[in-house]
Amino acid sequence: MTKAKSAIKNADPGNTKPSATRIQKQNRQIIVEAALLVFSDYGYRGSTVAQIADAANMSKANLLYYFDSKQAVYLSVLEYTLSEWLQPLSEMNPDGDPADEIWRYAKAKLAMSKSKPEASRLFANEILQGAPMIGEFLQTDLRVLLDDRCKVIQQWIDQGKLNSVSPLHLMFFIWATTQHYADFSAQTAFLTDNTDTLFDDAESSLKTLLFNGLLPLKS
Amino acid sequence: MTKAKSAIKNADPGNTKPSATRIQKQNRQIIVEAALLVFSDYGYRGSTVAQIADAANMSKANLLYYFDSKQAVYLSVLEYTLSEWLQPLSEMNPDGDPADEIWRYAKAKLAMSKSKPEASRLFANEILQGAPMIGEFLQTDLRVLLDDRCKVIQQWIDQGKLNSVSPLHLMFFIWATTQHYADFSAQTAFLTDNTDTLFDDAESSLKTLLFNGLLPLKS
DNA sequence: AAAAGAATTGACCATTTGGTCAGTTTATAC
DNA sequence: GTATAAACTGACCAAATGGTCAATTCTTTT
Repeated sequence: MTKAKSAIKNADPGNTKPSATRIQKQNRQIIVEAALLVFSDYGYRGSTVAQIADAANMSKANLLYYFDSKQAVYLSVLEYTLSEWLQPLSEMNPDGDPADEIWRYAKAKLAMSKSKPEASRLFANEILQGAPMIGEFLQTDLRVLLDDRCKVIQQWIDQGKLNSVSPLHLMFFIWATTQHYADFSAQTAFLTDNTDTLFDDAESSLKTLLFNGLLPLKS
Repeated sequence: MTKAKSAIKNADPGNTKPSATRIQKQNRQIIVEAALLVFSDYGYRGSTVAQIADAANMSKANLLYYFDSKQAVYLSVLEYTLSEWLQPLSEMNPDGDPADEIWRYAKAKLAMSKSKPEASRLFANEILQGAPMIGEFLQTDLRVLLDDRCKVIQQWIDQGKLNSVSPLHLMFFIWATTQHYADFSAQTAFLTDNTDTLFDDAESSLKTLLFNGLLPLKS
């Protein structure tokens, strides 16, 4: 995944720059990181090149010296963020204990929402707009990865190790609940008192719900 | 709620128009409905007045004859959508069976995501951008409503009728999972085969997860 | 240290976009 | 039917924005 051939629309069109200067590498990095903050806050259309240049402490003209266009910056940001964001997905061991494996994954996703909320919001924005740039990636790379994980979960269910739920929807639930805390942090902040224990509370509640559900065991 | 005094930023600034023509009412309605479709698809910044006017079959100038500005249209759309969107929340009966009441609510939310995905996306966009317009509403009206529901759920827990989870996070969990299907429909569409049974599958999986969790009952 | 190339920028341009306005057409009141 | 108000529109404007470019400064190479 780190160096996948990128199903992101028009990303890196035959781009493997033969050589990149020290300053080039450095500035491209600075730009991409600044752009991540801006894009994740305002979405693609809502962000301006001037804003990004500002965040990168650089003139607009200079930014466009390193990237051909606003869209090129956006694509680079998506690419830069994607592998990191999906990493937890590749860490589910079919031979491990189902509950352990699923919980490790859910916990990793939740931790990610806490530590990299910008990444989550970036994708939330992109997908809300219909995933114009990463649509192909979703259909291909992610789809394959996800189908594989679903098969594993289905096995666990068939072996009676888990209650019968749709593996696909289980994944959706985990994504939805964990990313919610990043994507809708504006909302949760307005509705929560002690925001310092927010993620800990979320974690324990999620654990209970995910594995035991709401109904107490009738003795 | 239907005629709350609206904690939406600058909505209806002393607006109670003494009289509204037949044509005025009709065209305002048409505009708001067209704008909902456009705003929910492209977000506030991503939408243009011309787009909305187009969707409403009306010249841009005429649209701005009915609304002072793009923002005024946006605020009207939010106001128009809000009460409808929150309606399920006000339908939880403290004296009913906890599981029934919660499930009725969750099911209503999921049905809403299916029937009114634009509304969900509209708010998702708004909240992603930091809820600049409905922030005050979230802090006041919604907060009060939510706190009340949480107290009810906490009672049920205290009575041993439900497992111990944070009521607040339970609500977040329900919101996240149900709205996911509207907000990220672009993603789910790319990752799902039979999209016609999508919501039914989601419903049954949600029910299992919400009430029984993943772990089978150990005998 | 000087030549060559890379990096940087202010000024500028074309397009998009929110919003205005004078003037025309349509509906309503009498 | 005619006067009055409401509804509607094309043309226009100013600001914002993505992107270009010639000219200048800084690095690197030899």
